Amino acid sequence: MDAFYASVELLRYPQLKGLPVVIGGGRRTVDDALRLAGSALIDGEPTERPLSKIPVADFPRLKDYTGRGVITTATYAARQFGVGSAMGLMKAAKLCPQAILLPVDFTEIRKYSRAVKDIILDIAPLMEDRGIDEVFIDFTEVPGGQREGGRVLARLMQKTIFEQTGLTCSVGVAPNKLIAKMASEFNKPNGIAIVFEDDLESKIWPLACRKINGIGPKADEKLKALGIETIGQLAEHDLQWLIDHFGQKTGAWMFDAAHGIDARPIVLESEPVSISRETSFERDLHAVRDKAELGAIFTRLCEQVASDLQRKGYVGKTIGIKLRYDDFKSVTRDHTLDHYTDDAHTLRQIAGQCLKRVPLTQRLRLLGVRVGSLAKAGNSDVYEPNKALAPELPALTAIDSVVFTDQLF
DNA sequence: TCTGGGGTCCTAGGACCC
DNA sequence: TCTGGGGTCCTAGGACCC
Repeated sequence: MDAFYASVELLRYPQLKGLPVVIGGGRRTVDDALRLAGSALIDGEPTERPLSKIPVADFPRLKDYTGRGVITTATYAARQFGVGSAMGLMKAAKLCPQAILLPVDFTEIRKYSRAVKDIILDIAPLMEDRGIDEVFIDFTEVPGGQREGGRVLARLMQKTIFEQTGLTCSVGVAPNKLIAKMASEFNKPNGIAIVFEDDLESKIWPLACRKINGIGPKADEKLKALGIETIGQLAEHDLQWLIDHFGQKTGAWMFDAAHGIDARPIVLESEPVSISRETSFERDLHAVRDKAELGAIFTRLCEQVASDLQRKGYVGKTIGIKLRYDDFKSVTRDHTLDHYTDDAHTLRQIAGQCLKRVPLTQRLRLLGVRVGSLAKAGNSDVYEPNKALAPELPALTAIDSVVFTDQLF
């Protein structure tokens, strides 16, 4: 199988091309700053100007921002300073105070994401959606897909995407998803990299273990403690040694990854497992002293989750909460109902019971509401006692029990 | 200098059933 | 009466990804 991996670099304002720009942050403050920049005094008159007309000097800067928030993405000019995704804004401000700070416009991003995926689907229909800016493609059967090892097709996609959206993307081509994803990083931005099976030693083994998709900060730290820095060093250890140190599953997976082995197919469609909403507060809140504010946020989260469920056509029966204390430690509680729901009041009630099971003496920085064990709404396979059948009847849990069904009929 | 929001998957213990 | 595995579900926490 040949895999194709693309990631999109999002850039909106033409006048900012080539400049260090950081996108992210706590919404409100950045939005306000941007609005202020958009409504300048020109000749003494307040004048609205489109964002594309704002002079570079008038954009909000990282150094002027105080508040919680992280970077969603950064231009390559900003990355030169060491700032990057998921970094706290306060830290980024130290590294690159002059960077321009823009708010995230998810509506806009989703629109572009959809457009890019539609273009790709037109060219290569076997596409796996990996989130807002990533896809895997199996183009084994695409006519012309094998020309120049896939380079011709990759160029066609880049060209079409750029012409129709103005976005660039980086492409990695390899025998499987694992290697294709790594390859896509080789020539960023707007690059193409092709890695063949025989390139494993020369192109993959020199890389840091952290470059393997699935090895995060914790696993990397543990590997380093064992004296393993590169993928090549990881490949020097045998299967049993890795299983002894990382467990059956992770050890075996690491062994395969180090040898460039990955048999995962392209997944064309998948159902969601859970739907959730969460929010970090602008300041830490106390369960007692800020009860009213917290209660309002809690209710709003439940309403949002309920409306997400309804809009997407799902019902769920495991309702849970998540909260994060001021020391960043988080806890979760959940409860599974005997019926499915998408009702805001039910969510609020059950989530409220979950909240009572958690210590609330410490200040909170985040609250979240989650619904899992999802099923498609209106699916006749889903037993919903309060809708489909009379609620006083016992639940039909054992179809193979004759005695039980006799009671029902 | 503290660290968003939306997800998935894995582990592990206990309950419960066969 | 005691001992046992195996399977599934529920709950909590944590790693990781985009």
